[in-house]
Amino acid sequence: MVDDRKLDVLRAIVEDYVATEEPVGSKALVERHGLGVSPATVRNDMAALEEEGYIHQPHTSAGRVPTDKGYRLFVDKLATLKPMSTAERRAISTLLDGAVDLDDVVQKSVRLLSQLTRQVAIVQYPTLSRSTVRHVELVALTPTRLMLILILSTGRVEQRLVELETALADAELAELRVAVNRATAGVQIAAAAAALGDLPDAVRPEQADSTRSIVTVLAEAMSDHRSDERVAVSGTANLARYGDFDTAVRPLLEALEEHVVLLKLLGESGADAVTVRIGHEGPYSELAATSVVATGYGPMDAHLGSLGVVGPTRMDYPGSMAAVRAVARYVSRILDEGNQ
Amino acid sequence: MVDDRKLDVLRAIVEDYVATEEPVGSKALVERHGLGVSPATVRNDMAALEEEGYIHQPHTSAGRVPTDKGYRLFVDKLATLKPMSTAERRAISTLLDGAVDLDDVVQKSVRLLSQLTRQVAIVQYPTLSRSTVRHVELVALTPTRLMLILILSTGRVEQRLVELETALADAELAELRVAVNRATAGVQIAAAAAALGDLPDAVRPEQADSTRSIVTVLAEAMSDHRSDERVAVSGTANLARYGDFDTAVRPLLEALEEHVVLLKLLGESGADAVTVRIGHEGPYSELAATSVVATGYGPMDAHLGSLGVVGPTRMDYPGSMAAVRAVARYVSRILDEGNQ
DNA sequence: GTTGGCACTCCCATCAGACGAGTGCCAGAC
DNA sequence: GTCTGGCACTCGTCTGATGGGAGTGCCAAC
Repeated sequence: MVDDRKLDVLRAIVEDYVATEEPVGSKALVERHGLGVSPATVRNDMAALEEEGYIHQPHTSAGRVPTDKGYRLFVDKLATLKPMSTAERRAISTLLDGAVDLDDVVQKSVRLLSQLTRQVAIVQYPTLSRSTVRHVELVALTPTRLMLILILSTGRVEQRLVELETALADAELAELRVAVNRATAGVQIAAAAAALGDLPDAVRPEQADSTRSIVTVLAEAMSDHRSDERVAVSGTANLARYGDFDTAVRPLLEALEEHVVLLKLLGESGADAVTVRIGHEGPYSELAATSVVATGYGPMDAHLGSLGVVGPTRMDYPGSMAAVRAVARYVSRILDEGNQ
Repeated sequence: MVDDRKLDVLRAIVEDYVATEEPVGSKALVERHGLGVSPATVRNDMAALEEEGYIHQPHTSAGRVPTDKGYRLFVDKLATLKPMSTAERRAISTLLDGAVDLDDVVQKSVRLLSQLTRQVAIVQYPTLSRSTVRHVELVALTPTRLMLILILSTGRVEQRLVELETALADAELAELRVAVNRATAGVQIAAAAAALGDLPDAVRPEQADSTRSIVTVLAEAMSDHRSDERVAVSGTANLARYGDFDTAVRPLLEALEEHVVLLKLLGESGADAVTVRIGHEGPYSELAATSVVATGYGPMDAHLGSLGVVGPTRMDYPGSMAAVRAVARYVSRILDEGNQ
């Protein structure tokens, strides 16, 4: 049984431990929080909480430290998300409204998130896979060298160079441009590559080879999920505040280099809920000392990517959750605007 | 006077210290390197080297550690660049040849460089300022919404959205496209913005407003040196091997967040020479414990950007210098190819 | 100029002891 | 039945002393 006061005690322990990074004892607890009971009572509650696995004693004569299970209960039951201050809200909106393109949005967001939370922030670039083709542009750099530019509904722009065997006249190029766009505009990117398949047969025979080259590269760019794996990271310096270097900082630094690992950490969180993964709950045993607070983003219900923060299990969950949610909402809104 | 054997002793000290991270004594030195003299002799040389400020004794009964001045002499006089192994060369060329666009080149290079050197690698994105305009594309997303795409000689592509007051017909757009390209193609980007200035007056009056909007955004994109300040960083996890966290790792982690600081660290190294900045020689006193090995890159003699590695003063200078030079050459070559 | 010997310095690892924060438990109060 | 004050106990940490050892500087001999 976990009654109300025990919850209060747990919350107090979590808050104090997060603030001081030191095991918290019964006496200090009563002093710092107006619990209205004596240290002895708190000790009884602590013994019960420990019995149930919510807190833990590093050694017999030390204070208590929350366990992963304790943080979990704290997050599930107690955390009322700290609302962002209006100053913070304003900072978010003015910063992100000033972004000039998609990369800029991502980079500004990740930076912002790390500053708001004083943690390491991670933002996944919007995936291509759910977006549609808005326009394909073919630009002749030289008669036999084209630049293909693929503009997607998310605002993402992909570019590719193509070498042609035979030169292509301007008029032919224009025809081809129309044909390609007719075939792909508005089509989901996954389907667009297939939609181009017939094109080489549909054009005049003398253009077939060139068209084939173009279609090949274009299809490759469309099905290239490389950018699905792109993430931006910021705030690594915040790791310096960690206590234990070898068990906490080093594994995380290594993980930050591996974008695939980061994506797995962020997970496929739904666009609405903020997901909290605490310590061992995560997929990597080396990262048992770190927690992840993440959520998805994207206009409406379309999940375009995830963003979040990683930090020590001993972190400010309410604050981080609020910041993650706020940034995700602003990013979603901006992507939506660019998409009308 | 620093005679030949003393140089040998210094080199041996540097090499051993780099390898072991521990002060090196006279006895161990003679054992590990075939110096052909006795420890006592080496001690005499060490005393002289210390007198001249090349090495330093942490405490009376400890071995010697190179000073910044000692590393400097080591780098200037002794380092024969380790040639890259053929396996390494092949790894570099196959990796970088597989890059699909400019961002990809930069990202692959930085990753490669950090892996080769096991240090933190930094690559500056090519500056816009020295590049010329290759093509400007105007794409109508909706009748009143254009996407401007600016293709530069370095392969860089900038994109901007423009909202127009009044709709623009396809034919008008085509005219405008021709006019813009006639004014700017091949022009240095710094001059291109100015070259566009007259355009609104040269078109038909009913297009003047739209043209003005387009020109404004385009000029802004051209003179936007934001991307001059972009850098890619990789290999942060290698910091984990550092010994002293507070004096060495933390300041560097903080510096890595500030791209402006990084750019200053990289400096404006000439495209040919590899610059080595050791400890206090650098511009930041907080980074007195870190060295920078950097060089410029760019096809021919055009300096498009810098790249390099940062690490502890106690680093493998010959190896890092060789890797930095090799990567810079490959990057230059690739940029050159894309530029014909 | 080089070498072997030797006394000296001083860091570091180890250990014992004092200290104190924090606990668990118990008897008594509300 | 729950809370509280008291008290003995535990155990990590801090302090100071001690010994070992790596490395030095100097000197006399080659």
